[in-house]
This record gives sequence, C-alpha cells and structure tokens, in this order.
Amino acid sequence: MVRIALPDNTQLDFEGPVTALQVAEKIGPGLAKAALAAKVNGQIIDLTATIDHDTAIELITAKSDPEAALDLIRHSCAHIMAQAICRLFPETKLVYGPTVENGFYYDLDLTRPLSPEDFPAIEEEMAAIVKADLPFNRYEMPRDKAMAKLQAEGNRYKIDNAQRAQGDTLSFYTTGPVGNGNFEDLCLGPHLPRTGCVGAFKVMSVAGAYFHGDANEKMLQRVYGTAFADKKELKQYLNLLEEAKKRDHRTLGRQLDLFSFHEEGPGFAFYHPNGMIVWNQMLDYWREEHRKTGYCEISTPIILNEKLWHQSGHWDNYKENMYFVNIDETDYAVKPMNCPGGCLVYKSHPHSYRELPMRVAELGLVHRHEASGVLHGLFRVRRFTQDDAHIYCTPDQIKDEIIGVIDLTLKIYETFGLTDCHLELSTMPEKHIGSDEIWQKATDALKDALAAKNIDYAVNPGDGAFYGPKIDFHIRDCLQRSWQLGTIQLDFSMPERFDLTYVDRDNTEKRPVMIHRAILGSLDRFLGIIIEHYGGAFPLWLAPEQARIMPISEKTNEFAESVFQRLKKAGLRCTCDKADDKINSKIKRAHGLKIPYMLVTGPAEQEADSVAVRVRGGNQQKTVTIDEFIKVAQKEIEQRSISLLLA
RNA sequence: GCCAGCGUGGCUCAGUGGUAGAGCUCCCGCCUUGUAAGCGGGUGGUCGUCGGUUCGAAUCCGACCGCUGGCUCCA
Repeated sequence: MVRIALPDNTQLDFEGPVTALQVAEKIGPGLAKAALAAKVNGQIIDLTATIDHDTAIELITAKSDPEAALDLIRHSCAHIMAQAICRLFPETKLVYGPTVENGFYYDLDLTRPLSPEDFPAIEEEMAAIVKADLPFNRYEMPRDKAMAKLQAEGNRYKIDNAQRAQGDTLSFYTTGPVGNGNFEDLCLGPHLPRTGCVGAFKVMSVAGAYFHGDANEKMLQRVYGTAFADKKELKQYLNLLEEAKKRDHRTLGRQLDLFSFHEEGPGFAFYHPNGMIVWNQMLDYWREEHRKTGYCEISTPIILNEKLWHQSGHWDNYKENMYFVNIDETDYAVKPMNCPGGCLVYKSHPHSYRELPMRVAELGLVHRHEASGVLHGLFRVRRFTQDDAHIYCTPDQIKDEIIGVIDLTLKIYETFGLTDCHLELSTMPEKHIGSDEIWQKATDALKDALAAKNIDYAVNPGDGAFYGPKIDFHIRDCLQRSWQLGTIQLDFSMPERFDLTYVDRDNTEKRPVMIHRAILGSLDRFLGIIIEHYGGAFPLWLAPEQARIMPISEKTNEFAESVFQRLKKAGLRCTCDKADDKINSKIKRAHGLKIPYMLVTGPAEQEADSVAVRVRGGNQQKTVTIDEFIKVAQKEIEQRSISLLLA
C-alpha cells in the first residue's frame, strides 16, 4: 500500500504504486486536468512518474505555482520546437535546450542556416504538435546501455551531454508513444504531461552560439523562443518588449538629440549639446560627493610610452585590445586604463604613512579596441570615461575604505533613483599573482565590509582579476539585460610593478595596497542606463531643457520673451517656442522632447504675471506666478529631486 | 572576431528587374490661435560603398563598411 499525504494534511491510500496523475484524479477531475507536474521532496517530477513509497506530494498547476508551471511549459516547448525543426530539417542534430529568463532556446547543429523567414513554418509545425496533444513519455536506461545507444546514433553532442549527466541511469523523453520513429531526446526532465498544455508560444530569434561557449568549437544555431500558459500572457510579454524598445537609449538618444554614432568612428560616441548638459550635471554632482568624501582629483595623459604598459602588465594581457601610435619613431599606446598614469603621479614624490589613505580620483578617458560584434550603443563602446579612483592604503585600512566606497556608491545610485542593483564578489582565479595569504586577507576584508553593511551578494568563485579580488555592482537595462556599473578591486600587482612605497612609523619603506574603484563605471554606459531608467524623462536637475515657454499667439510673444529672459536669468535651462503654430502643436512637440515643465503664456497670464504650468506626462495645468515657478524649480534642482515638484 | 538579419531624404518607413515614394522634420505663405499634430505650398535621396550579371539594378550575385540580435570577450 502507498500512502500519499497532501499539502492540506489529508492522506490518500492506494493499493500499490501510483502516479501523481492518479492522485489528482482521485481528488477530482478538474485538478487532474489542470495538473502539470508534481513536487515530491522539493523535487518536481512528471505527472506520470511512478511513486512506490509513502510520501507527501504537491500537485503543480499554472495557478498553484506559476513560476514552476512556466518553467515546465517553456522547457517542454523547447522540445516541441526542436521536434518541429527536426520534422522540417531531418538532418538536424540536437544539442541542448534549456529555459532562460524570458523563454527558452535550443542549440542545434543544422546543415543549413536558419533565418527568420523559417520561423512561420517552424511555428506552424509547433502548432500542429501542440494541437495533436501528444503525451511526453519518459523512459530510463542503465548508463552503459544508454551510452551504447547514443554512440550508435552518432550525435556527439548528446554523447557529451550524457557524459556530463550524473547518476547510473539516463532518461529519454519521446513526444508521442515510445518508438515508431517519434521525436526523442536525452533529457533529465520533467515535462508537461502533454504538448497541448503549452498555451501560447513564439519563435523569437536565431543566433550563432559556440558549442560549450568555446570560440574554437563549432558554431551552432541557437533558436530562441518563448512560451506562456495562455495567449494573453504572451501578448502582454510582447507588448512589454515593445514598450521597452521605446525606452532604448539608442532610440531616445536620437529622439532627444543627446548623442550620435557615425561610420567614421564605430564605437565612438559623439555627444551633442543636450547630451553634454546631462553629462556635466552628472559630473557636477559626482565631484560634489567626492569632495565631501575626501577625494582629490588628478588627470593623466591619454597617450603614454608603450614601455609603461609593459611595466604595468597590460601589454602582455590586453595588447589585442589596445590602440598604438608611433610618433618620432617611438611607440606609444593609447591608455586602456588609468592606473599606470596614476601610479606615476603617486611616485612623483615620497609618501608618509600619515597621508594614507590617499583617495585619488580621475575622470579618465580610455580607449579599448572592443571586438566589432560587441559594440552596443553607449553600453559597449571603444572610447569611454571612467569615474575612476585609486585608494592607496595600508592592509589594515582596507575594510574601512571598502565600506566607505560602498556607502558612497549606494548614495550616488540612490540620487539617480537606481535601487534595483545587485552585488557580486569575485574571488581568486587560477591564474593569479600574490600569495594565498594576501588573497585570503583581501577577500576577507571585502566580505567583512559587505557583512558590516548587511548587503546580500552573490559569489563568483575564481572570477576575480588576476591581481586581486573584487566586488561588482550590477543593474539591469529596460530589456532585462544585466550591466556592470561600479566595481571595487583590490590590487596587489600594481604597487609591486611600480615599486610604490610609503614610509611607515618605524621609518621603513612599506608597500601600500591599491584599491581601484569606479562607481558609475563608464560614464557613457551610465548615461545610457539612466536614459533608459527614466525613459528619457529626466529629473529636472538633469533635463537638457527644463522648461519651455509657449505663447498662445503672436500677441503674447513679447511677454513670453520677457518670461524666458527672467527664467534664464534665474539659471533655468529653457527656450521660448514662438513658432507660428497652435498651442496644441507646441504642447505635442514639447511632450515629444520630454521637457519637464511647459509654460503657456497668453493674455490671461500676462495680466497676472503668471504662467500656466503643464507638467510632462500629464494633462493637468495649474497657474502660478512667475516668481513662484522660479522658486519651486530652483528648489527642485538644488535637491536633485527625482520627481517633479509641480506635478 | 563568429553566426544570422538589416542598410531607401534629418527621422519613421513603403517600394521583388522598367522614369525613386509617403508621413513627420525643415523652409515659405495663410490662420492670430487656450493645452498631445490648423491649412496650403516648397526644399531635400548618385537607394551604405565598390565590383559583377542584365538592353535596363534600390531590387539579382560577390566583396567590403556600418548597424541590430545573439555567441566568445569585457583588464
């Protein structure tokens, strides 16, 4: 007898081994129909898996556990897509098909490249498979027998997958009954009970992907798709993508006339006057905070003798990504990092322990020759400015300095309204310099600092730089792609290579520890991120144009001009739209430019020395005196308020 | 760098072998305007570049450049 316990503590007894489906049927036909899988001991199993011992089970439906259901739907849909592609292209070799954040993909080895033109046919075939409502069947084989079977089939990818799989038995899934040449795939599972449980799906894109992510391996075709429990959810997701596209910083950069790119300089952003306003506001704030936190600022040259880069070790590791120039028969390199230049500044005179910690900031312009395929708007460029700083300190000062950097970083992010960020700690890689002891001490200092701030973080073992462990700050863009912003890196290499010293209390020369840190990271990338974060609707303090004065007709042009002059004098960035247009047209135009405040001036306003304020994004208006408007706007700017005070 | 797709006025896009199009922007008029596009007219493109096929190429083919989506990479 098998006794099954349910989440509500009731128990059901069965004569012998049962399946979760039979349990569901016993509870009720509705549940049997809705059930997608079952959870036993925290593990999700097929609805049709046999349970031969007393246990507690939980039936999974789209309602009871939407997350697990979605994962089942997507993984199963990956099989359906692979099956459809195999039907259309029988030579297809299956590789690997996991779920990912917003759907799934399947890596395939095909005899001919797929293109988006093939998607409709694939989707049609998938729809037929879903409509046929075929059961997913699992069967298991002892490892040696299964390996022999895979060897006979001759798919090197599946053999490789099987070798990596754990356990003494390997499982296969067929769609439709086992045998009869039905679609079959080596797979751990679990799956939906039937193909018909996939409510809605779409083939999204195709891209190349190296087998095992190894650039020396064959390039496979990765077909991306997504699936949902029903059509409505799919549509919602597609709408979300459409909305996200409107926030794309590349689109907004053009629309708001912030920056441009040109064929003459791929990967090199050209900043327009509007873009420079945002840029400079950002930097004014950045400098203000750094001054308050005890940083000084330096600036080092962009082009330096190539020898320096041999000394720093950058040439050995990164010469492929560096730009070089030859002047007066001497080899120079364009700097990809600021630290060697910073070290020369440090070395320009002796230092005492009394000076430490030294916090030396540099808004350094660096060039890196990134591979052509990775360029991406402002997010991945070949020329960018880092908000770099190097902190020279003693090992004992590391922890406090790290805490100081974390505090400053989070404070600055908060001002921009960036609260959805996550931290990662990267530890000692295989290829590294420095003793295990110093790595341990440094890593502990980073951990202690994180613990002191009570911050959650993920650990990337072995992912640190060769010269030291690091903490990275990450945020996500409007399309949920993750980007690194800030970084805190300990460096045991550079002080050594540049023979940096300070004179300690006991009058002996000692080696300082160097902390590299950036908060915004690449200012260019950060600009892109806040453009997307705000959807182009900047807070007043950052907005290129803060207010636009719009006379109702020519009759009040003169008054509008006088308002414009007053606001300008008060330090507000504004323009006056005296175009020969109706007010509707002016409003429409200003909304398109995402100008925070639209000030309509007609005869009534002239009479009261006021403006009719319309706030970006809304359709309400309120009339305030010009003095009042100036007062509120100035306050809002000074506070660097994220929201519009007059809204 | 690799795989796939794309490249037509400043912007968004139509145009599958036979005389380069639309809307917006911009310029000029008219309207004298009250809160998300008033009306009319006009300027503007060697169709990414170079080569090939063809009587004829934006359209077909090739190379290169750039962009987009991924992969690898990101000190």
